[in-house]
Formats: sequence, C-alpha cells, structure tokens
Amino acid sequence: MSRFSFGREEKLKSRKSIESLFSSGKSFSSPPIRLLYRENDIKNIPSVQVGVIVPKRYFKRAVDRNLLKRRIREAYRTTKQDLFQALESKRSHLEIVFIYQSTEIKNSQEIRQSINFLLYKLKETILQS
RNA sequence: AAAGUAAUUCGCUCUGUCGCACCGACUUCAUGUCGGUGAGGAAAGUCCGGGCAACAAAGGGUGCUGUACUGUCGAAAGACAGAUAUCCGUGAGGGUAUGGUAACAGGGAAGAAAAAAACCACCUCGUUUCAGGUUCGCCCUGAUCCGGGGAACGGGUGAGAAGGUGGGGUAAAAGCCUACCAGUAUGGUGAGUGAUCAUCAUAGCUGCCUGUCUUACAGGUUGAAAGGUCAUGUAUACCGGUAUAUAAAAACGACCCGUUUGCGCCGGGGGGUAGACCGCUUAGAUAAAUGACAGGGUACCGGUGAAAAUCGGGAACAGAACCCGGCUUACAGAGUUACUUGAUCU
RNA sequence: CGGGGUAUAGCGCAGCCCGGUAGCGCGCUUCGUUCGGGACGAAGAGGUCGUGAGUUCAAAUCUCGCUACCCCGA
Repeated sequence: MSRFSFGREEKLKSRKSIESLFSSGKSFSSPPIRLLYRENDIKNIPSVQVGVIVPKRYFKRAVDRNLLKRRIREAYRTTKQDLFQALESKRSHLEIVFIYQSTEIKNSQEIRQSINFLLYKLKETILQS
C-alpha cells in the first residue's frame, strides 16, 4: 500500500457507526474545521475510517461543497502518516468525521494547516489514553 | 470599420508529483501491477411530455383539469414555417394574443348616461303671469310658470360614449339622405395545400371588455425512497379454498347509474428489521469518483504609451444519481453565416 | 431524489377563490383619569403586500420567472 493512498476501506460509510459517532464521540475544533472522533478496539487491527461533512446550510451550490470536500480529503491524505504510526502501537480502531464550519470558501493552505493541527492533537490524546 | 438584428458553433491549454471511481487482463493468503473509460450546454429549476414499474381495472353518463388561427414534422410535450390583430424598434427584426357566438349576466370611482330609459339644455304646441310694441284684435315680440309632443346625444367624465369628415335636409335634429373614407355581412371572380389575401357588386348593416354557456381533442393514481430477490422472523392486514345468504358496510379518482365483495371455518401468510444484491446503463457511484499541489502559456480584462511594447490580473455559469424528448432560468468571452443602419469614422 | 406549502404594519394573522376601499388583535405615540404607576377611556402614527416581468383602463388578488424559509415521503 502506498503511503499517500486513500482507498475505499478508509472511508466511513456505515450509517450505524456515523450515528453512534455523533451520539457518543468526542470532538475538538480548529477553525474552520471541527473534528469528531471515537475509539474502539473491536477489530483488534490498527485502522482508521474517515468521513467529511460540508453542510448544505452554508453552501447552496453543489460545486462549492464538492470543492471543499476534495480539499479536506487531500489535506488528510497527505498528512495522515504520523497518526498511522501512532496507531501501530495501540492496535485500536478509530472513526473520524471532519465537519466544515464556515460560510467562506477557504483555500487549500488554510485547510491543510487546520487539519495538521487537528491530527497532531488527536495523536497526542490517543497516546495519552 | 463601428454599432446592431437573427441563426448557429465553441466555451481554456501544457508539463511534473501525489491521488479517486468503474471495467478488463495477469498475479495473490492478503494484495499488487499493467491497460482502458470517467460531467454539461445547461448535468440546474422540476415547468411539461414519454419510456419503465407497481397498484387499480366492467362499463356508461355528468362533472373536473388542460389545450384551442393555418400547414408540416413528432409518441406526446413541443418545434419550424406562415396568417390576422396589436405593441416596441430608424431598420434588420422582436414581444403578446387567437375555437364558437344564439341567449343571459356584469362593468367600481368619475360622468346626465356604460347600451336602456330618465335628467339638464334644444325645438314646437297650448296655457298662467309680466314687459314692450300696437293698425287697439288675446294682434305681434320677448321673458316666465305649468302641461303635452318632437327628436336625438349637445352635456367633456372616462380605458371605452352609439362609425369619421364635408354637403344637403329640418321647427330643432339624427345614416334621415348623399360623396369619400374605415369596418361588418352576403354573393361573385382570382391567388394560396390552408389560415387568409386582393378585387367587384349589394345591404345604412355599425361600440368595447369579462363571465356564464357551448364545440372539438387529450387526461386512471403513484413515482426508482417505484418495484423485485435473498437474509432476518412478528401483531390476524392480505391471498386461496369452502360454506352461508339476511343486511349493515366496503371498493370501483368527485357525483349518479351500475357492477363486484361480504358472518364463519381450514390452509397459506405476515406488524418488524435497516443489511446485501438486482433495478443501474460504453460515466455509473451509493456518506456518493471525475481531483489536489507546483510551474508555464493563450483568449480576454485593467494601468502607462502615439505605436511597438511593458506592468498587474487571468477564464463565466456551474457538478451526473433510472433513461430519453422539450421548456425555462444562469453564463466571462470567442468564432461563422445572412441581414440592417437616421445620427458615427475612413 | 421526489412531492407540497408560506412570504401583507415591530409581532401574530385576515383580505386573494370571484381584480377597483389594505384591515383585525397585541404592541407604539399623544392626551385624559390617578398623589404616582397599572388598568381604563379618547385620539393618532406606522405597510415598496418577498422580488422582476406580463395581462388589464386598473393587480396584494390573475399568469410566468427568480429568491428566501418551512413541511412531508425509507
């Protein structure tokens, strides 16, 4: 597996897991993005599933929503290495959702900074627990 | 040339790195490698029509909804070409409307009046009173009150006022008569597939809008969250058979006629669950791919400049979710063809 | 993805079907009443009828487009 790939297994798709994530997940934010995550050790395999949300309320046109989702996915894809290394020792399953919370269309640099910070903080909290 | 009108076509591109979805081949315990394909003219709004699917089907009438000039194409929506009326534009052109009219109803405010009369003003006859004249006769003239008659629209309000203008006519008037003009109806001739147009003759026949009404054609309902298969496995909804026959009642789009089903028993069956696959496609996903970053270039835009040039910016509207045909809306800019121009430049 | 609805005064709603005067309640302003306030009484102000076109003599109302908000369907 290539280091920067972002295949089907890494995407959060199940309706059930999303609902439980929203009801029992923990979160912290770095504007304009909020990160929502949950840890479980059911599978006993180090793995991550990620979802991206851009609310229709903030962006009426589908073009803008698609653009922001693509930028967030790219930022995650290029900066996820540290998180994976940290998970190697924990052998736990992690579910993450990124929620975009701004009415402006931010450029790629700002989004990447935000994602960088969020993933760093997530790594720290996981290693501590 | 410039500005414009109509139709039509297009609507960024190159390099590098890292990625995504589907399909195929090879290889595998996992997986990986290679190759191919991967947004639009509107994919949008969901305004119409059709396919497709399920349900309902026994039919008829009334009702309801939509459409309505002519020809051609089309499964239908609709498109193209034309006709008439009207509005906009100098113009090329563009917008809007269009079955039928016999009968009935309505048209606020304003205005005398909204189609039929009345009122005021007009003319005339009789009468009351007054004034003046006088040939002294209720004889003449004028005004006034009341009553009868005449005719029509003079009343300047309104979006709209009883065809328009001139002449005649009359006590006063009026298509009352006449000339010309506009329209309508009927008939003839010619042109056109047709709507219709042109022209001739005849008839004084002459307001507009809306609704009711009426004619022809079309329309069952719900939408891929339709629907099917598998897994999961539960209340008497549903289905089949049988039996009874009294009726309440229910279904058949709103109503009427009409038709069908009906207590019970036996057998099947299933409220639920929220998973997978099919439906699904030469783009074909299902928390939903078609991209991100870096660098360069073009159309084009802005500044400076006489020009060459140079500096800065740099592609609009917008992202498929069952599929087709239309309509509507958004859109930086560019090309092609035909045509127009009073005022602009050479 | 599909279907439906609403927009009128600061707030909540009528009026729209069948075109001609924009109204109701609460609130607001002024005056009266009271020692003062509340309640009460009297008077008054306040609306591009979401927006852009069209039809019409005339549009909140009829027709078409656009915008915003809300609801329903597993």
